[in-house]
Amino acid sequence: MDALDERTIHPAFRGESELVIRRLEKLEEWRAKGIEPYAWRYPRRDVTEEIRRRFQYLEKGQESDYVASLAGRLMALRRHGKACFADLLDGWGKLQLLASVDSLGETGYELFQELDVGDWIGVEGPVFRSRRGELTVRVSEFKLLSKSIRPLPEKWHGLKDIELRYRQRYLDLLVNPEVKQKLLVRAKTVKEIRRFLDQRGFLEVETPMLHPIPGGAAARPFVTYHQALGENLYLRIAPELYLKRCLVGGLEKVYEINRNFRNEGISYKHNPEFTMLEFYWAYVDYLDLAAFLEEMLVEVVKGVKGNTSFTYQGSELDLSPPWRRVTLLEAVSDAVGEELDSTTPPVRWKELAEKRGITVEEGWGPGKIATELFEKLVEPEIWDPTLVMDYPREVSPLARAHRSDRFLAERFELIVAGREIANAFSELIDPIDQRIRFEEQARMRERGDAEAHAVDYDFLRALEYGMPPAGGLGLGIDRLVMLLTDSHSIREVILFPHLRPEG
RNA sequence: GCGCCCGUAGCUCAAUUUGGCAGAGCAGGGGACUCUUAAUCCCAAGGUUGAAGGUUCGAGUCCUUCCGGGCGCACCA
Repeated sequence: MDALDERTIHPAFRGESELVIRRLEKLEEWRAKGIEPYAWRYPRRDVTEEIRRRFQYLEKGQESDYVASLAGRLMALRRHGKACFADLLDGWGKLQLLASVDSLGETGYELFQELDVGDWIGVEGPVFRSRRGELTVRVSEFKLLSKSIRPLPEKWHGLKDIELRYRQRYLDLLVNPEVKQKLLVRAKTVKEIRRFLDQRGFLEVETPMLHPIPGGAAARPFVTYHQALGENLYLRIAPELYLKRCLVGGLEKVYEINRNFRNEGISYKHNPEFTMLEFYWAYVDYLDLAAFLEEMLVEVVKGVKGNTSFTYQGSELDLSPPWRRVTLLEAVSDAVGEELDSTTPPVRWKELAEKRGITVEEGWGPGKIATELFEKLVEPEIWDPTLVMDYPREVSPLARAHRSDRFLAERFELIVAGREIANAFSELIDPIDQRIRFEEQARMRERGDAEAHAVDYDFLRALEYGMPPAGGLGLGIDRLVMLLTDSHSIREVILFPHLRPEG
């Protein structure tokens, strides 16, 4: 077959590398032989993992009379003249193939030699163990299922370029096995969480992603526009206010595992869209939730990893309960070396913060400053799972005030390896109090705080009908999976993390 | 948003320190080879060094701007 020239190459491929051009030629060669290089179907009967398990017993050089039928992608070709070893990768793993003149005949073997690494094929043939001990299928028949016209990344070094790994995640998945491993851990984690909650009578619900008023968290939202209604909508920053409406409606235990969107910076622990679990449970408070979270995480982590201690980024992490508990004020007091409590005057808070290089912005009360001090001085230093109890009420507009200290809210966060994994509170169910908190937030918004909570009057009306006392908890799925997969970056556990559009 | 670093063949990397002919392995092409598994051996080929401009006799290398990315900080979960 003549080389393709400029006229016969599809315009899309002009300027492509010789490797691509060569493969386009091969594509035409298959067609010239009357073989369609993109098959409709292949009735494969076996998968590699199952074959591997079934024929474990074969001795070196021994051949079974079972004719395997496999399909997958060719990942390597080792040609030896009249015989050729190949690696076939399917969804379960790799298995070696041996094609030879003996098994395929002259014509068949010649055709096999036309295959490239990356091509999808179906094969049939008896299973045997090679002299070197590798379980192998002796190819007696094969079929090209899909021709690959772009070369795969190099087999030994693989794909290292981080940008390419994320942009072309399918290649990353193909050549870097740990990528798939991490996805499996992620899927298993979510499944275990669902199982845990389902078993305890929680109902999984789906609440809106498009919100007329973004609420449930302090964050800048993404704005979008509804043509027919002629109004702005916001991609949700949290499902909280809708899940609480469910409790007003009489659902006593609800949860949702879904995406939240926050229009903020991107970092190793932040992606603009991320997955959260939120659950709400009638008649319990934040102390019940703390115990429940311990139980849940232990069961989930055991289910996924087999035990509760493992290595994260080179250090040992042990999630077995009971976890250390410390109040936020205690932690901050320790960090600054001075007893601080809800009676500490605002000026003192301000002095302490400024001494630590924290710029105190207008409108920050002692609660906000205490939280800032905590996040700056304490949180990054926490390694072992720690329940930080009793956040200031000022920074918790949806949480119930603490029963014995109005400066505080009944709220805790679970901190592991320097980052927040979960956030929970006794929910604020008093509609009057909630209205006051919203109004405080609205004043902050007016002062220019784009992350302050917007007033949601429909939510207030729901509360006015009566919401049962309840505890609610949010857990960052991505961050939990980061811990379980020993991933430094959140992008490692998100299949297609956000990148700028390709230039 | 700010700071530091990076961008060389399809992939993984040299050459940058001190400006002086852009190189290797893998992949691809030709040849040899029926038990290899990073197969091996021989031969040939493969490049707008992210883009544009500048300095210079000469720029992958130095300077400026832009594009893309990584890391750190800030914001946040």
